[in-house]
Amino acid sequence: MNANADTKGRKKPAPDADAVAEALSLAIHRHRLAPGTKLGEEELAEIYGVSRTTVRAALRALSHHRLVEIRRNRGAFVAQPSIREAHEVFEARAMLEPGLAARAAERAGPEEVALLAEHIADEHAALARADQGAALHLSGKFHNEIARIADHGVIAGFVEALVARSSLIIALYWRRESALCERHAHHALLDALEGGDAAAAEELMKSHLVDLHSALDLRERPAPTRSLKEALGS
Amino acid sequence: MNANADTKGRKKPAPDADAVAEALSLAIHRHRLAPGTKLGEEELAEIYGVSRTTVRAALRALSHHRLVEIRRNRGAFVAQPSIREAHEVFEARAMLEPGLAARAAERAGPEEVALLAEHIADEHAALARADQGAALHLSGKFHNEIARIADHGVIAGFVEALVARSSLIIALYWRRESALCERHAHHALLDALEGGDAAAAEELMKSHLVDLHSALDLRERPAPTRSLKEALGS
DNA sequence: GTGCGCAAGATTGTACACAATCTGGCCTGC
DNA sequence: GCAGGCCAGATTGTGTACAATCTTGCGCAC
Repeated sequence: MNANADTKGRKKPAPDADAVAEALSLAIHRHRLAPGTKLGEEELAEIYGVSRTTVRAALRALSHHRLVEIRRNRGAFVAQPSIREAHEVFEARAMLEPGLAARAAERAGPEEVALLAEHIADEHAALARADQGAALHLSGKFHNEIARIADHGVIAGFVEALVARSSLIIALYWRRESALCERHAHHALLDALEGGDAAAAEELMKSHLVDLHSALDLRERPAPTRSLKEALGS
Repeated sequence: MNANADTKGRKKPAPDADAVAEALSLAIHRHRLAPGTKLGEEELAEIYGVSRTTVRAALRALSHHRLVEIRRNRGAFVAQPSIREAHEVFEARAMLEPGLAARAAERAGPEEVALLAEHIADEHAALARADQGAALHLSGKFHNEIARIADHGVIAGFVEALVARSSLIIALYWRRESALCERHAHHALLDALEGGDAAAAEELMKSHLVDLHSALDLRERPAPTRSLKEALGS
């Protein structure tokens, strides 16, 4: 009954607020927690074996990243980005990431390329075993890695936040009929980085983001389970 | 002895975490709190008349915006952006704000223009009474207003964070000898917005940011009062 | 005299307990 | 029969107490 011991018997040494936030963030990235899910403090405290104080700190941290929404005296919920926010997030990514990809192409050394290649392999492996959540998570981390290689901490931080929110957006608005066309996109990007071709990397990233954006179903229509008052108010 | 009553006798109704964070943020913006200042929890709790719990939440919020740095078991300090971070912040602003200014020019209506004009007037008034702190704060808010007019919440949020960090950077690295050349810069921007000239607004914002960036003394040299160990280690 | 070790004070990190607020069901009155 | 108010349960917000960690000053050994 010790919440600090997982199924393999390893004991995690009393996770602090950041660790809880990390765990929740990962769960959201992997689509283990759907947008709108209520995150009760007591519940999380028991799951992670910490006090509510720690859980609250973690939830506040996530709310600053816009991954969870905290409504006063109502509790914390996994955020549900609106259609408008979805557009904004991908517009922002389109403004930042192509330039970052170009920078990354100029700076990527052999070890960075190898790391990215390994990343893509993991991604394919996850897809192969039909673990969409893990694949999505790895796909996001691929973008974060490129931002890290570009060696621009501030923008990399923004991109990380945008990628995280993108995960929620994809959970809400991804069109089933559109295939996961990212495999060759990421691979092509890797080639450009390996060759140090900044212009190609920039262009590839640009079109990759456009593809992602247009693979979403962002027609004006209230989110699936947003507010019944609005949904039935017509 | 009631900490909730200020010198004018108005009583503030028990500030919560966000209110404390806002107050601290304002103090930092106005250069009332210098970079590196220790922010003791007990001290702040007494000043604002709340408990340490509330203060801690506020400090964590500010640390997520990179306005304060929290070192485990060491406490919270007003952040001291490195020279490298300073460059990154202004590079990021150069990537985001010109486009935002163009968008703002397309959308600005008469009331927005009037608001910005009033803003500039306040700024000049603050400068006239030699209140550099207030002038700097208002100058930053001018950029935030443009971001708001551009009507792009996500990027506006980023710009707000960047402007806040810019305030710290200016506190650390501003060159005394460079005059506050912003007066005509902001005025010219306002004209472009009023005329709906997106291209001009974009170009003006671009050069304005370049001016700001180059008005900083960012040569490789440790910050004024960084760490005695490093300062005296030569 | 200098350097290391140790202990006391101070400050932060965490847990717990109480107060405020919201949700949902029940009851009364029209 | 239905609307409105009221009360109980549950959940969050806040304050306080204790534990862990770091700083700092003193003392002892070399």
